[in-house]
Order: sequence, then C-alpha cells, then structure tokens
Amino acid sequence: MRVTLKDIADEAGVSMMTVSNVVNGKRARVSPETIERIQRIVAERGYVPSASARSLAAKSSKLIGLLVPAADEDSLMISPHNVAIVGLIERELRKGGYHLLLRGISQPAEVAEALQSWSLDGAVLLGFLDEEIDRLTARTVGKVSLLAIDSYSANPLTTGVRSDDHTGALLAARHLLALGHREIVFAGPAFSDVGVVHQRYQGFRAAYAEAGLTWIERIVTVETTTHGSGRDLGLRLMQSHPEATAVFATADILAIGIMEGLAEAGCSVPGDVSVLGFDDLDLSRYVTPKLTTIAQDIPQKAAIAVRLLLAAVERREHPADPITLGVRLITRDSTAAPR
Amino acid sequence: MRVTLKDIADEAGVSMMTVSNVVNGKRARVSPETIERIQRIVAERGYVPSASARSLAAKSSKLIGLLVPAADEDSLMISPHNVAIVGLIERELRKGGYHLLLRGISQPAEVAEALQSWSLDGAVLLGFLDEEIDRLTARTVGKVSLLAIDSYSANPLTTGVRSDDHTGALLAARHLLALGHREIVFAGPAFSDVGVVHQRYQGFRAAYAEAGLTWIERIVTVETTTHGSGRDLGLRLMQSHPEATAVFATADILAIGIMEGLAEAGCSVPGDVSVLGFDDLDLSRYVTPKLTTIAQDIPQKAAIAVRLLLAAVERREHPADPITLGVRLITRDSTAAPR
DNA sequence: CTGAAAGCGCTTACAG
DNA sequence: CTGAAAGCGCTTACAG
Repeated sequence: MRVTLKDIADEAGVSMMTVSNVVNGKRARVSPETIERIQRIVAERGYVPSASARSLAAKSSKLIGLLVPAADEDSLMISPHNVAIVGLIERELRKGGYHLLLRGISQPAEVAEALQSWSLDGAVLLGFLDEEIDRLTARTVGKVSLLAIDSYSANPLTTGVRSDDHTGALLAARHLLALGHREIVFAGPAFSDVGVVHQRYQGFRAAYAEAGLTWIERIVTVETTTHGSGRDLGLRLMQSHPEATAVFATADILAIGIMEGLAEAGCSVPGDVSVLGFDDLDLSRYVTPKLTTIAQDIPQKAAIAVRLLLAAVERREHPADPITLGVRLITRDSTAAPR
Repeated sequence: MRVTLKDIADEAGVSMMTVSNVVNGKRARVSPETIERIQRIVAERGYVPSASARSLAAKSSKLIGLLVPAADEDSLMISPHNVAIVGLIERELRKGGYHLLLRGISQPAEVAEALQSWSLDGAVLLGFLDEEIDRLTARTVGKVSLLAIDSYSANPLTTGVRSDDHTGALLAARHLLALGHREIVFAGPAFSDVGVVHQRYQGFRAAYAEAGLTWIERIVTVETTTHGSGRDLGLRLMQSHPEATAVFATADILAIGIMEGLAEAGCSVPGDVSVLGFDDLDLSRYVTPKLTTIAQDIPQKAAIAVRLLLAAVERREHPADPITLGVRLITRDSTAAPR
C-alpha cells in the first residue's frame, strides 16, 4: 500500500503535522535534528505526498491547465507555431513546482468543467479566438487565473501574452516596399476587428501609410491556415491577382504552401513573386527558397506567460496587464526586388 | 463557494449517496423521477464533481500521465514525429473519460514521483530509450499500468506499441536495391542491440541478404537526430564515403538535413545521391525534392496505445502483449536510379 | 430504491 | 518547537 504521512509520523515518533511541515519546507517550526530524521525516513520509505489529498485540504492544487481547442471528437488543434509552446510551458511550470493538465476543449461549457473538476489554480488558453475568450464569464471562470496566449481580448477575467503583431506586419510590409514592391497581396484567414490577424492587417497598412502610399486592397483569405490551403491559393494567385509582385502571408505554413502552389503554377519565387511569412518556424529554413519571415521569441513568450500566470495564482487574483513581446524581420531567400 | 454533492443532496431532499449514484450513471439504483430531479438541479447549480475528492476516496483517479524525457532544466524533448502523438493521445483519453497529465522527466526518480503524487491510473511513456524502460522496477511502478510508445523493452511491467521498424527498413533498402543502388549508407543515432534503430538496422541488412548481396558496412552516426546534424553529415558525406550512391536515414528530419548538406556540398539529390527517410512527416512533402520515406500510421498508433492502456487500467493489471503496426513505402522524388 | 457512517491523505487554525 | 481535532468532497461497504 501507499506510504502516508501517518506512516512517516509513526516511524519518526512525531505528529503528522510535524512531518507535513518538514515535507513542505516550513523548517522554521521544527528542530534541526527532527528535520534530519524525518527526511531520512521519507527518503527510505519513498514517501510521495498525495497531490489529491493536498489539493482537497489546501486551497491550492498546484495544477495548471493548458486548454487547447479541439474540433468535436477530433484531435487537439495545435498549430505548428504553438507546438513548441506546449513543451516550454510544461518546463516553466515544472520549475515552479506545478503540474500541467493538458485538455482539449470542443465546447464552451467544457472550460468550466476543466477548471472546476481538478480545482485548477490557473489555466493557459492556447489557440482560442478572441471572440471565444470574450465570452468567458465569472460564473465559468470562478477564482481561477486565466492567461491567453496571442490574445487581444479585453475580457478582465483574463490577461494575455502576445507578440507585437502590428510591428511584425509593419516590418514585413516595409521590407517589401523597400525592395520596390507596390502590388502586395495580404493572405490570411478571415478576420474581425480584433485579434492577431487584424493587428497584422493594421500593421501592414501602416507601412503603406508611412511611405505615403495607398494600398489598393488585395486580400486573399483561406478557410484554414494550412499548407494545403496555401498551395491552393498559390495555384490561383496569378489568375486572381496577375499584377501582384509579392505576397505577405500571416503564417509561415501558409507562406510555404503558397510558394509551392506558385511553383506548380510555373511562377518562380522570388523571381516572379516574393513571399514573406510570419512565425519563423524551423521549417521555414528547410524549404527552397528559404523563407523570409517575422520571428517571434517563443521561449520568452512561454516563460513570460507562466511567470505572469503564477504571479496571479499566488496572489489569488486575476492577472494584470497584458504583455507584448518584440519581433524581428529575418531576411532569407524568398523575397527580392520585383523585376 | 464551490457547489458540492451535499448542496445538491440538500436541495433535492435526498442523501449524498443518491446524488453520487445519479452523477456516476448508476441509474439502476435510483427511481426515474429522482434521477430527473437531481439532474435538473445539477445542471441549474452547475455542479462539477471534485476530481481530487473522487480520486482520494475511490481507487481510481481517471488520470493518465504522459511522460516525456526532458533534459535537465530543459524543455520537453518531443521529436517532430512524436508531436502529433501527444494531441491524439489526449483525444483518445478524453473520449474515454480520462484526463491527461503532461510531465517532463529529467531524472529517473521523477517517474515514481509523477506516478504516485497524482495517483495516476496509468501512464504513457513517449520518447524514452529501451534501456530506460528496462530499468523501471516494481517499486517505482507500483500498480500503475504503463505503456511505452516505440519500445522493444521486455520489461514485464510495461507493454509497447510500435511500428514495424524491421519491415520499414527492409522496404526502404529493397527500394534502393531495386533501383540499382549497392553502396548505401545507413545514417542514424548510435544504437545498442535492442530498440527502434537496431530493428531498422536489422531490416536494412535483411534486404541485402534477401537479394543475395553482402552489405559492406557503411554506418554514419549522429549525436542527435536533428536537421542540423543531418546537414553536417550531408556536407561531409562525399569525403567519408565517395563511393556512396544512396543514404537511408532513420528519420525524416535527419534525411532532410542530409539533403541540404549534400546540396550545399554541390551534390544533387537524387541525381548524384538518393536519400530515403523514415516517418513521413508533413514536412517531407514540403521540401525539395520531396522525400521518399517510410510512413507510419500515427493516429492508429495513438488510438491503439490508449486502448491497450485503458484496458489494463480497467482490469487493474499490467498491460499484456505489445502490438506492432504496419508501415509502407511512400515513393517521392528523392530517390532514383544511380547514374 | 435509499441512507448513515467511516475513511481516503492531507492542511488549517488553534493551543500549549 | 510540537500536537489533537476538524474538515476538504467524495466513495465504499453495509443496512434496511
């Protein structure tokens, strides 16, 4: 059977409380000899505290949820860009003495269930739309601290960590304009007037404004941000926009698909058309031509997300102000001057 | 405050036991009207059972661990090939009413800690070496059901689900031999006499034997199975093995790096050297030339892993026989006849 | 079909 | 510096 606090207490000839204090590092309250003796017994017996008992008795569970959208009955929707985030968040939580519950959400009501059933101390929302985050109410959230990655939601129940999407797109468009491009297509998922893609759209336009140019709206949208829909888009691009000399895609995976579609349609990159992405996936260095893109600092994003979340958890309050991280342009081989 | 079983029982005018029975679907024991009334109250009040209380009182926690190696202080080591597995396992567990605890393991002792602290019902081991799995003892494992992905360990405390690595490499080598290649290099991490890479090595040799040919050992090893070490390897390949006309790499990511190194060294693929990988990552269709490789059925691997594990969990025993899944050759553009 | 009691393994005040 | 008691929210036999 399992070794319990009581087993250790009996063997050490002290009360459970004393053992509990030692195990939890509240050493000020116990004499050095007792500490030493208890620690030895704990190690010998291989005692591991029961997290569920602790979570039940204490007000804290030391459990953080990582909530990710999952199409009904389907697998988690983790974009290539978010994959690294998962591992990094786990590491940061582990370093802080927390555990990670990974949970796919296929219906809004599941958020409340996930939060409450394991008495989560907090949760990271990864991959949700701002509209979904806006909809979270005090009733479903309760006293749980919530942090959304890549969110611009103003919901006071949550806070956010995101890259500077506006500046990223500004840098991208500036780069293309500086090369001499004027007829640039903006390619991405349909967007509303808030959120990551909207920010990138605004930044893109800002570069034109800054250069004293007027952008003739050339937006091309995809259902899903995938290689496949990028390829479709690339195949049709020269028909829909024969005048275009460059494409800015809101994601590398999309840009890479566009490059493939363009190539299949007999169009050379960057010879005929330049392509620029966003994310700087490892992948963007593996394809030909290597993709020019906007890089985000993913490890930093994960680290700050966890730091912000745990600060709120430990203060038992909803997190404070959102944080925006810097981005930079990585010039590679998919962009060149128009001919 | 949290809504509890007792709150529901009081409001319904029944005992906690009755509510518990209804919530847990043991309807045979309760009258239809009572069930209906209780369910209504549960919905109205937004009652969500406490998983930690349940886990403490019952013998089951409905929690499964996903244990992944993590270099000390470092992020999870999830290979590109294993990334999809994580999301698929979460889905399968969720469908079965279980939750997933994702945990990085940087030291052997952490396995026992992870298993015991949350009273896990079972765990999936993803990305561990067979040597590490061999070392697991009854003391650390206890009564927890353990399933290792891609393992050939004979440790009776665990079972495994893996692809047919032997046949995969056999198909790969057969393909190259049929194209007329004879001087083929085997590229992968150093390996012992057990495990995935060893199986692939054996399958590779078996193709030569079957063709009545003798393979002159040409093994090239890498420290880590990454794009970077593949590239280094590709850059040097024509010096170390000037006679080679083909390379079989034990992973796509490695093969893709090798192609890049080869190209940088002025060697054309497949013109001068054919390259063949293993895994069929999405990525292998995005690179140029598109990679010929061995495909595994990842969704099936995840589904079977979870099914096998939960069967053992529910029967409260260590899992039974390992399962090996089929593979197939995907011919694309990175292989051709030697010139 | 329904209930009262004990117990799962901890922590939290409260005393001394 | 140390301890006895109550309680966290459930489930498990055992009764009726």
